[in-house]
Amino acid sequence: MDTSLFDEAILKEFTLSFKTIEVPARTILLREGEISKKAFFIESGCLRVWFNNNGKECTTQFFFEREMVSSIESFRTGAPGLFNIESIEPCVIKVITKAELDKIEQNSPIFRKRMEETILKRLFVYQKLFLSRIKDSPEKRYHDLLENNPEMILRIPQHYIASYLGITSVSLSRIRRRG
Amino acid sequence: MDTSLFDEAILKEFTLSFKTIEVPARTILLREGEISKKAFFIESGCLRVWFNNNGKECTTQFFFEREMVSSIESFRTGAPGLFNIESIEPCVIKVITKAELDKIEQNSPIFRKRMEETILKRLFVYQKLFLSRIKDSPEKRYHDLLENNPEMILRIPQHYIASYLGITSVSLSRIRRRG
DNA sequence: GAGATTTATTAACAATTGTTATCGGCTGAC
DNA sequence: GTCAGCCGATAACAATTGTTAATAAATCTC
Repeated sequence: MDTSLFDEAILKEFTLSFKTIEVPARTILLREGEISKKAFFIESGCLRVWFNNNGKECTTQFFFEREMVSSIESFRTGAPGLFNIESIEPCVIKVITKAELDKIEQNSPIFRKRMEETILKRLFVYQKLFLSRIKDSPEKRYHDLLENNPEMILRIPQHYIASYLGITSVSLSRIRRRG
Repeated sequence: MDTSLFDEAILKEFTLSFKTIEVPARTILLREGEISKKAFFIESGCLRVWFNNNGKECTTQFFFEREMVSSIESFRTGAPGLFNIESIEPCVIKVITKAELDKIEQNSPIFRKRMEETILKRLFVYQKLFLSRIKDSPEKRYHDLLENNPEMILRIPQHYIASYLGITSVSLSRIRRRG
């Protein structure tokens, strides 16, 4: 997370508020249907965001080192989140509670503004996810991923990639064979 | 649009700023790729939002009487919008410019707050659109629409419905025949 | 009202994906 | 080292959708 816009005092309180945890792979940090009370900053490892779709796991996003993950929508509405946040690899993660974030937000107009920007960014993320599903075939989406995020393909188990592309791992295997 | 939260002076300025226009069906109010400078309030008639996907029109939303339509994302970023806004029926529409909205927003904290809420709502709209595409087959999406918005099915030409469901009108015909 | 345009249905065929099942390879636990 | 479990590839079959084309019905234009 880029913290350059915070003033010193806020930044200090911000970093002090974090608690560091270590989790093995396949650990669920936030469960679908629960009200989100924490935000996560990934020091090392990677996470995926997914939801249960009639017994099938649907992965919507991956997050890596130095990325911040939370259900900002759930923060705002206080409603249960729609997604699970789960580790794919063993991770070192910094955790901050919503209560602490709220306190910082109250004392810092800059931080408040950043939160608004984050909401707008999330809107564009969903817009992009939505349009990608419509515009492109699973095959094209795979090739795009291969071109733009090859490290993702190498790092993340294939069945998660398939789940992210919205197809079965069988179908992804076929696409890979086709070239 | 619910205006109950505005104070009197703002509300007056707000309503005075509107200019009423009448347009026939198939009129494009905002063109994809243009920077949005206006917002529309539908008095009568209905609009659809769509984008060009390799020569095929993809409809993402429909709007009806008493609904406000604009590219709020484009407003915020100043970047070209991704969508066309087009009339399906002859419409009576109230138009307000972004410049006027900006002026009102500057003078009214309440209005500013409403805009933030609107952004959050848009986020949920995209979230819902995205999840619906993933979770449900076109057939299920059609039946859901039939159950929850039967008036939409009656009012809107079928090929637009098909475009909204993400299928061809041929496929929609087949689904309808299957029952 | 006649002709043109748009809209919806249906048919036939191709292509892609899902489903189910099998198999081999890899990894981790003990 | 061995066993169990997970992961990826492949095959065979079913189901759905897209594509193209033909046709009928509805609507619009003049």
